[in-house]
Amino acid sequence: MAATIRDIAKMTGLSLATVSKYLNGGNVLTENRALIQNAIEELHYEVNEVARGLAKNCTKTIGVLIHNLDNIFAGTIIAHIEDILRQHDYGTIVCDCRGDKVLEEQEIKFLLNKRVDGIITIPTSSSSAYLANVVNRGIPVVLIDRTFEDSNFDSVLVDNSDASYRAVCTLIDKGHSHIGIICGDDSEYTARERLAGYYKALEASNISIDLDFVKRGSLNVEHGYNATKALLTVEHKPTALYLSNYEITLGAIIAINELGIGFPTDISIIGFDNMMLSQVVKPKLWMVVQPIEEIASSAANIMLERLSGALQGEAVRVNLDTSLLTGESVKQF
Amino acid sequence: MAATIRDIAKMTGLSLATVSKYLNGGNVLTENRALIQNAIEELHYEVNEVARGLAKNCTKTIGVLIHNLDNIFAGTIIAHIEDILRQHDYGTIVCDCRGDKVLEEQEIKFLLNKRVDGIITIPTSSSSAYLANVVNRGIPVVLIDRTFEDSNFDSVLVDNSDASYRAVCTLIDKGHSHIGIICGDDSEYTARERLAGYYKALEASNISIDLDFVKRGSLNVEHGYNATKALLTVEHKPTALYLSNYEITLGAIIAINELGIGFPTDISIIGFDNMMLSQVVKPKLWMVVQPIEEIASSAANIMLERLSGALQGEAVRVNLDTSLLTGESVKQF
DNA sequence: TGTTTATAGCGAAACGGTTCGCTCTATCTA
DNA sequence: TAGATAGAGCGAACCGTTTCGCTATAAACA
Repeated sequence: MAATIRDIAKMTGLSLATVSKYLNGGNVLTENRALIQNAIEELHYEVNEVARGLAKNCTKTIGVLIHNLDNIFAGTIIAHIEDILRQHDYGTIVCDCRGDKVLEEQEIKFLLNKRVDGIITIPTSSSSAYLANVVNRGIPVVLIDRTFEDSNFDSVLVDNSDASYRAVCTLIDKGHSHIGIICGDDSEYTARERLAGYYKALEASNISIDLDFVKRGSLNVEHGYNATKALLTVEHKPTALYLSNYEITLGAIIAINELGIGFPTDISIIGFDNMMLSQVVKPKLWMVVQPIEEIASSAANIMLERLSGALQGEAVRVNLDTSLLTGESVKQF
Repeated sequence: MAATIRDIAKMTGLSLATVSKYLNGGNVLTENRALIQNAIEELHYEVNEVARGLAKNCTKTIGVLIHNLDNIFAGTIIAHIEDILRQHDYGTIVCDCRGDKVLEEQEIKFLLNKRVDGIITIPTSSSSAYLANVVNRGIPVVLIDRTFEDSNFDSVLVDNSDASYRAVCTLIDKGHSHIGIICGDDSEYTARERLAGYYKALEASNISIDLDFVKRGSLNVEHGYNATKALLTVEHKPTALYLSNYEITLGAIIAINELGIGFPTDISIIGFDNMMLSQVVKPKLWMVVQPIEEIASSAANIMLERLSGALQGEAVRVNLDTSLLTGESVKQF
């Protein structure tokens, strides 16, 4: 149905090689250029990227594997990555492994079969073993948000520990010493980092750590909700909460609403990750904000540089800063 | 580097045709099956989907083109579509045209060059002209959320008019007769439908339409914010607002917060589309909720049926119901 | 004027699969 | 026992590009 390079060759009387050369910007006589251009328009020719992919052994396609597509952080990341890649003629294949390590490994295989030229991923697994085949084939990988201790990949990270440190210090500065944290569990790299920052801030002010105030769990709304209720419905409770992830922040606010208490009157809180939420919730939330767009563009650009060869050798590690958004959700003692 | 079917043939002493037959589930002698399976494992053979795509003239890839990836509605849609497609061995290439018709047309061309087997899209353009090439090539298209008057595509819609109708009727039942609507402009199919439902509800109760209370604009936070301020800072103002889209709802709540007034005391509101928001905002919002997951799975399944041939002929149109979430953001007069 | 050097174009062999139509063998049927 | 039938395998063409190495022509040089 669709016209091929052969049709162009036939129509112009030129050879396949010449037409191909034209398509790839090689030297072709001006009169022949016109001839070819004409034929292309007449036949509505469009290059077949699949065939080109086979011949060139590159597909102009990047796989993006996320542990959970179904949230704003991921949506924004994808949107920006896709935007930048497309401007360089790369397509973006997305996969969501839903936080499942087995699925994650399968998806990598899937992307490899699809012969993607590179993979950008927010890893689920805490070891890089599942990426061995990718590395073997020489396919560039860029990690976002998490990294592996056992190996060295290009990665784009935010300083999670520092982000927590500053948030918790803010609470301390305002006179709080009973500070709870709701966070992910130890298998999560970012969760560990964020917890470390919390510890560091308390230690820096010589506040003893109360393990009752540390609520580890899954990074989802339920955990935020349950942990908040658990923390606030006992005798021995904190005066402030550091909510170390977007979903946890949501869950905590729902719980606080349901408990019929208010912030900052009854409890002070600092949330994470969503500027919009901070404006919508009343009073305005204090909030740690990640430079999501910058994370995405940084990852996409590293990938493009690897592919073009502009970047070679040693893995690079980009560390981006978070910011702390001022709100009214923290009480001054 | 990577093993090919030729390596398998060489290693087993069988022909290419036989190995290919094995890979595609054809009849092969048990002893030869074992031989081939063995070679595959030994050589770490993985089928090259690009080559297969060229030979079979199908890529097992679906293009998903969204007018704006950067929100939860889109994120959830993508996540579910991807999930279902992958289970049938289809990859998902995403594109975001950012509400730009020119870009939309380019993206379609891009997807066509990538030889996707089908396209699922939330259209930006209001005419289907930009899909002409897709149709010509016999590539199935499934529309989500919007449809065209000038042509007939498989589409998955929610009854936007009915959703609005019920929301506005709720306001009327509670004694409101000065009801404002903030919505998209007439170029948007869904916006037109939602506005139509608003009109219908007012007419059904013999409430005369006050065009000062109808604020058309873009489907974004700014419009929600500006329109809310415009509606509520004049003498002649509504007692209730119907916020006909997620972003508009967000913008309106920000504006209300900034104005220092509260709902439902000073203004009653019914929002749209995000259950989570309804729980987080206090008091709880009344809200129209779309069955997002069902929309996504419905679209993915129609696409799969078109591709498998299970579904043929006439375009199907799936209409899904919205639900109206009860809250406390509407004052009873 | 003869020789080098670009330039433009061509033929053919890849790239890694699938598939059509043929052959050969073994089993079944009348 | 001859003929029909089914199963398994093979060779070769094909999918739509790119690219290598070669040739022919024209311009540049000595």
